[in-house]
Amino acid sequence: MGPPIRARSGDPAEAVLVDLNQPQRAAVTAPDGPLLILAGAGSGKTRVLTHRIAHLVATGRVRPHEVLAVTFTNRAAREMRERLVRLLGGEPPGLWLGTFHAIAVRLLRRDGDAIDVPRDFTIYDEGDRQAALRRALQQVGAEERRVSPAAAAGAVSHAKNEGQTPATYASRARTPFEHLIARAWPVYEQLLAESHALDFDDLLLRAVQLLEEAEPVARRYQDRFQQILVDEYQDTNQSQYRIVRALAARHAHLTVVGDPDQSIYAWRGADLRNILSFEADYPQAQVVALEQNYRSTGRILEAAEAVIHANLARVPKRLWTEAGPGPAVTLAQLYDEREEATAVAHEARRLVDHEGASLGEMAVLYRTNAQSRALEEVLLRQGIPYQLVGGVRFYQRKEVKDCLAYLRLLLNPDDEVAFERVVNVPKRGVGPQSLVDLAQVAERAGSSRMAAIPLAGEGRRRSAAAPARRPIHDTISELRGWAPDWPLPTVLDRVLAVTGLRQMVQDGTPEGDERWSNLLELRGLAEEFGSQGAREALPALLEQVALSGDVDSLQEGRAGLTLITLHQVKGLEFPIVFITGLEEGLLPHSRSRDDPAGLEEERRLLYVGMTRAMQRLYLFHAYRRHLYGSPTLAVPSRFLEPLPPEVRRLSTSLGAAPSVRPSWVEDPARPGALSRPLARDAVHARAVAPGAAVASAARFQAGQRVEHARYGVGTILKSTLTRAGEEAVIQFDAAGTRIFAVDDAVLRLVDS
DNA sequence: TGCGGGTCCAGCGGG
DNA sequence: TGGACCCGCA
Repeated sequence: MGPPIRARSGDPAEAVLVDLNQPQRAAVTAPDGPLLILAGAGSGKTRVLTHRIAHLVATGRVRPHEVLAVTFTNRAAREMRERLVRLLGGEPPGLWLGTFHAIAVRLLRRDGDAIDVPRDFTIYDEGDRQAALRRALQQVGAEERRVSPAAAAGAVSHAKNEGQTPATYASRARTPFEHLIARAWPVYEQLLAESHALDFDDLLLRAVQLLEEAEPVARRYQDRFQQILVDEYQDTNQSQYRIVRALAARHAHLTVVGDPDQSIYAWRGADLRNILSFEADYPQAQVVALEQNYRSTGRILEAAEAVIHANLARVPKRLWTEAGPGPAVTLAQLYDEREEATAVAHEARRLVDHEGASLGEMAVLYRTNAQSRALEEVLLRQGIPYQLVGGVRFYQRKEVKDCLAYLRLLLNPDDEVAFERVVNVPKRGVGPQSLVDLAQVAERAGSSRMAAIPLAGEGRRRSAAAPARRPIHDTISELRGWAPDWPLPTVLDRVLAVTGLRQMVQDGTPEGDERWSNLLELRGLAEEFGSQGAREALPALLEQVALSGDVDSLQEGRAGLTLITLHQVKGLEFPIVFITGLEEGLLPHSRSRDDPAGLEEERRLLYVGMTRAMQRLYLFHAYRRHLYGSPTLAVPSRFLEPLPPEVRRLSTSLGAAPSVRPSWVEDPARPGALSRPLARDAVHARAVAPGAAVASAARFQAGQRVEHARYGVGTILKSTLTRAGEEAVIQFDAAGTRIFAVDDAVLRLVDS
């Protein structure tokens, strides 16, 4: 920490200012009006934001319900809420704090009817969006099925984010692809409307519409929110910008925090101009720059700055630190992804064994989720516990989505995507032909396909499959009759039983058990809604599911190496960071290769990754890598070129084909450079996540004999408490040395 | 209609 | 590599 400013004891408003440096303090105490905080990596951004809210409240300048704070991720929202509760000594009543999407949903649920948004709209996630677009594409041109729904979804999403409408898009369409999208988009919109559904972009767009067109509603919120604070402002897209602007129209007591160098979401419509033109938007704006970095040691910061410095479109900025230089940044080339993973495992183990580090302090970063596979295989084989963040998300799993689709149909029988998903799950003999018949019946009746089921097979039209469709209808009508008053878990049990999902999933295979346990996990979530009736709890559950992208990502209560993408790691910090796959085509990713702006974003992505490291940073690239199943020769990333000579000298045959297959090479120029013990200084102490539950004492001690169900009897070499729990290094008599997260492993003390 | 097996082609990131 | 799609057979 910089020179702390001591508080006069007793005054809560002053207490909030303790341990802030001068610029941080200036930002926290800045008077009303527009405020731009340019916060470099590791400069205490979240801290400043939360302390500003606490300060505003503690000094009586606003009451909590007059504050709106917006973040980009659920994780950031959660963290900010926890910190606020600690600072203010309790939950601030009426405070609005959440992601842009969550805030938009809240606005629309309350006041959406002012612009004809159905009160009980369903939220379509990425999968739903693609399914809906698949149908739309089929309807407008069966011969052009080759367009992937994913590409179409991306195009529509992008166009929406740019504020286009189907009409404006159609008038600008040039390529065959664009013409096809121009035709499919209106059909897609109609499908959403019929389904009472909004996709993620609609949530924001409709909120914009509400605030720009429904004047009385807008005025109410403008009056209410006297202080608006926005995190990660560099990542706002046009809709988000307009939401903020509309809400701040009356008071303009707007605080935005961001770092242009950490803008990594242009592909999702983020517009760097929003932050760059803040001062033009609000000419009275004050600007505070936070440039002191409290996270990383000097060499790490130097290397990261060297990388980002190569970007041309950039606001000049220089981070500095009072921390010492720290260990050298290590750059190494490995033979292939397998050896890269082995090097990570090797070094991780060495740091644990010889330098007092723990796995919970380490993260392995990569560009694409696919890269986690090689890492997982090696870590699994070496018995090193790890925690994979992201990957196939819990709510994306087939059995979970199927179950959720039934739950959605309970509330909203018009949900065409949900209907199509489960009408034949489990198999009920309802195939494509039956669905076509049904769609015709539905169109004639002017109803949803779900509602048309009882009508199908009546009249002249012969439909052999009609009787087979009864089960789905009976199932739903029965569930609807029962659902509203029941507790949520009961409804869920009933859904699983009556629909036959349970029977389908539990097929006796290990995979079946896995699927079933996922459904039980969903049931566990349902239990958290307590005794509320399903009528209230079910919409809440579905909304939570739809809006929580990373609910099962990083769990701070578990030990082990963290495996995470460069995108997801933003906002986190680790004492030890490995960045893997620093190769052309991967980072920068091949899709950005010919796009200067894309290249700069890729470079920022690497910068974000490097600045996560507090003590040690490893940069790995391979000589060979399997891409899409086939081996390719990898070229070291161009981003490595500007690294300081000190770093580059450490590399092993960087940029050249190795004549001998290199193995994991430690620093050849400076033997011993990596073997100094990790300094347990102030910087390191920050590894303890604030508020994280840390057990008071380790359960195991060196020398104790324990038995593990799988590896037999062994001796504890050491056991340490980390922010993520207790970690034990055990020398097994027959199975070598392994590292365990004590909470996860079944260990029993044995008498020696 | 369901299912096994072959082919083709994209290929990243996330609320 | 693996998911989506197609085909032919039961």
